[in-house]
Amino acid sequence: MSTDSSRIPRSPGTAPTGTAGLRVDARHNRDRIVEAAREAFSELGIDVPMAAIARRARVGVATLYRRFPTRESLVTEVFAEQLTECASVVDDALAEPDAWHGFRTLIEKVCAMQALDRGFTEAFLSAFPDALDYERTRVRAEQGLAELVRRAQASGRLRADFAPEDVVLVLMANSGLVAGSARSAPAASRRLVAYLIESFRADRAAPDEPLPPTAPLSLGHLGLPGSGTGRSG
Amino acid sequence: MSTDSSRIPRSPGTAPTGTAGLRVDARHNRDRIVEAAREAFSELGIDVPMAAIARRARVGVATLYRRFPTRESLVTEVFAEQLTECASVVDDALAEPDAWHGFRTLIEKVCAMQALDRGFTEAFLSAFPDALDYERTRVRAEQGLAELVRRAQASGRLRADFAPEDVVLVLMANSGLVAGSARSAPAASRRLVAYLIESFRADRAAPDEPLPPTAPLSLGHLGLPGSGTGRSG
DNA sequence: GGACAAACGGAGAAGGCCGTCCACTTGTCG
DNA sequence: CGACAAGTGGACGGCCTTCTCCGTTTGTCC
Repeated sequence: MSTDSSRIPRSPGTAPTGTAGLRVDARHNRDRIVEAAREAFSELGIDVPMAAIARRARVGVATLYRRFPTRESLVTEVFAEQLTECASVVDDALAEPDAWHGFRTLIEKVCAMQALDRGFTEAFLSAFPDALDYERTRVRAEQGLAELVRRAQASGRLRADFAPEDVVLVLMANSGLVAGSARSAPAASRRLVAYLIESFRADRAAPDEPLPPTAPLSLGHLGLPGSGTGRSG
Repeated sequence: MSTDSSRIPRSPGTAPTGTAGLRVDARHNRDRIVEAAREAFSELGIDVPMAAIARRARVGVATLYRRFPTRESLVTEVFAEQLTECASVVDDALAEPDAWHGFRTLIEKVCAMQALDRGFTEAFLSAFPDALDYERTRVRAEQGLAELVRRAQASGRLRADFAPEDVVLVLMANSGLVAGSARSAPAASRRLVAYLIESFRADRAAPDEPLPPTAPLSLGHLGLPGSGTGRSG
């Protein structure tokens, strides 16, 4: 804000929610907020009240709102790390010599991430149109994904009619499991992914490994809380 | 219904939300409420405010609450028809001479129903533990389902390691699509189901029909409202 | 150490939804 | 037609959430 020599509150060009130029106590509080939010989102879902996050961080509500004016900005911050991890999973997959194995591992890894963190899935699903970092990372992920699919198909292991959009299909389907069965989500997810992967193989004649075990689901357990709330709304 | 001559407000043993013994205007209003609720649930999701339903039905809130003391009772009423339709789909499948074809058609039909009505899926997912009709129908559906799976496996067309719980897996996965992509849900659902069905076949060497076309999805469209709200919370 | 801006926390306004209460209207039966 | 119970609608209190205002505290720099 100043053009003067010292006491520069914030360097120009820094994101307003960034940590630069903050007083040390403020920075400390900000970190605690992010950590508290991470926990809260993971346990209670993305719709947890702001006040609950503030309480967890032992901070006033005003402090929270000062750092993160909207819930969206907080969510973006919290999941930025995991999102870039997601993107790096794509890079890893591309680096693999065996494209099919890379493809397969990618699907499995991302779905496992989704299954482990309720908030992550929800954050993914709420799809902020204007979160810049998200947008950039997303585009990169999409391009990498398309390339990966192309290579896996060229190798003859991935069926030719598989479309890159089908990855989104898988993620959405997987998110349905996560939303529906909180506790058994990881197991259920593994099994679903195994089924799908089998279906994605070009040579479906060859037997795959045995399926992961079934999760203890029944029509009655459909959507009943496994350990969380069971539904978002 | 009655053991007496006249003016009996309500016969004992009749369900409290039933339509019996209501004054004609009241019955009329009740019908309008159910219809309004059906529309509202389908368009806006199951969490639509009670007041909105009342307004749609051109009825006071009190009238709505008098007929349906809880949101759950209203949902139960609204989806009872579709639920029994669901159950009859199981019966149809059991009646088919070709067990595999019955199994396959069942999955496809139920998923299509889910994809068409946002509210239906949500109602299914919220899993009312004490809605009696639901419970009875559910148990019947579960037993029929198990039988169907057994027969389809006996016929050698359904893979032996398929578990009846896997049907729930499919429904949950499908509900993820419906929640995530409102407008393109039917198309997306068809494709997902096609993939899964292929994977469920015992003889995966034989080529299936071509896949249904991809829905226009991208990572960016993940969860963005196709035409509805995109998320329940 | 002292001055000052940065940062803080809690109170509370605003808005939304739920579910109830009660004074008024209307269908029904004799 | 007249009486009365059944039925109705809207206002209202309670609760929960979001977000802001403002008096007080605290870190930082000279």
